[in-house]
Amino acid sequence: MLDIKMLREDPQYVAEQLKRRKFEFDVDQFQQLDQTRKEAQTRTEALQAERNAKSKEIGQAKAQGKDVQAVIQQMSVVNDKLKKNEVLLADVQQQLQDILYQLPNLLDASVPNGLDEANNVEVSRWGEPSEFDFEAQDHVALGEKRGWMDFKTAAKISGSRFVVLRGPLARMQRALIDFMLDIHTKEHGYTEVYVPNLVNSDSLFGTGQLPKFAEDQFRVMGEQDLWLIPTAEVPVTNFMRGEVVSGKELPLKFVAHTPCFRSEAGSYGKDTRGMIRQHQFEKVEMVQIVKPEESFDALEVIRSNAETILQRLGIAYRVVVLCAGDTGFCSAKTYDLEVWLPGQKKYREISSCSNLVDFQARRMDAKYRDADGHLQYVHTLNGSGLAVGRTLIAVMENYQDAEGHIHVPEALQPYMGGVKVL
RNA sequence: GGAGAGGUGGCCGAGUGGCCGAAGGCGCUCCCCUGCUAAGGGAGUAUGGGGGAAUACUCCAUCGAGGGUUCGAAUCCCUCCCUCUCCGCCA
Repeated sequence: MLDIKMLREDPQYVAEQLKRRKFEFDVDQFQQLDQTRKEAQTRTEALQAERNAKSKEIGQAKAQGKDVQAVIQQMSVVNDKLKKNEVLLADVQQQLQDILYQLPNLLDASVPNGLDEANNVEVSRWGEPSEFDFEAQDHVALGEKRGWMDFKTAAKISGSRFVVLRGPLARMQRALIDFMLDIHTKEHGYTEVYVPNLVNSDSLFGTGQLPKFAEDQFRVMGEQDLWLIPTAEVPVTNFMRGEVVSGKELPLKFVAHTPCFRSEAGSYGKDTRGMIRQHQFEKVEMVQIVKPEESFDALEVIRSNAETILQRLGIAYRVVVLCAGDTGFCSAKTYDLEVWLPGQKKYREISSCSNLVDFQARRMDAKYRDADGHLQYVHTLNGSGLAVGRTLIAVMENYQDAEGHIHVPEALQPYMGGVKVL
């Protein structure tokens, strides 16, 4: 969420900035509401002050054995007024809050303009897209032919957008998770964490999935307030919710492997073939909690940490910076890594690395004490390192041969018990 | 699932209706003393919001969350959440 002070001081600026996202912020409506709020708050607080003073009076008078009936009479009038004002104030504050919660983050100045993914800007490329002297197959053809990728059984037991992996592919997915976690913990300085895969709505609010994106989540039936996580970002970033840490403890760097669950509401008909877009997929996620002045450097580091995985696997990719219209609700700036998929002859997203600056920290009240002893919001970042299901696809498609065998990338072989070809 | 105890400031911990935003201790910051990796003395030390030029002052809110009783609630009542102990069950 944005700083309400900034909204009050310079709503025009916020409105202009949000226009880059094609988000319309109604300045007049906001200012009117805030004016109402201010009046209601002033009145309410004056009445509260009066109530407090009179109550104190009563206490003292009683102690001296004086009669307090007259003052108590006056109080009932004050209390009536107070109740009315409190109700009004709560209502206005609720309205302001609703507006505030719907406002996306301000974009960093370096984010390019543009409406949708067509306007994302490529910033770098690594490797050469694989060339084959035969017709490259996609992962579905490769996987189903050997009986290792089974959408039919998954559909029977769960429905569409699920998969069953068997034998070597199940093993390779596990190997990829292990491989990624090893690199991030041993070489990049992240602490591995194991976290709940069900979270409460406060956590989803903290990272920005609620209230606006409830329909993208899976909610658990029953008494309890629990939702399946759409990404490990939710439980891990929420470590910080309501916490104050000392500046010395920053940066905090966590990496977690979790399954991720997404309803994919609104993506009907999109990527219906194969494992690209599933309701459930594995992901290794990096999260950093840093000081404000360090967050944009940290974003570059997270991006390179994600790149390392693809480089070690020897798979071509490119990096794009998302344009204004494609950048997520909470993010100030996002890089996507797009991996080359020979089966589609396209680069497809395999990682998303974002700097949320203080947007999530405000929502979850996550602060640190700086060198001067002042409290400040931390900055939060996250990046996929990487989406494991899509990495599996990328390995399959880029390392296939004419017979439909899949060669295991050298870096992954130790994690596959030395097996070189599937 | 059964029985009980509890959730207070960075931490520990007192506080059962007004003089409590909250004793005391620890920690931390500054000053004094001390010729030494110690001890002692003094002062300060929650967060958010309103007014204000103000890190002066002042008002409001906050003692797990939300309701209620009351002129007045950290303190009484209700609901919920969480933690701990014992028993049962269990991957």
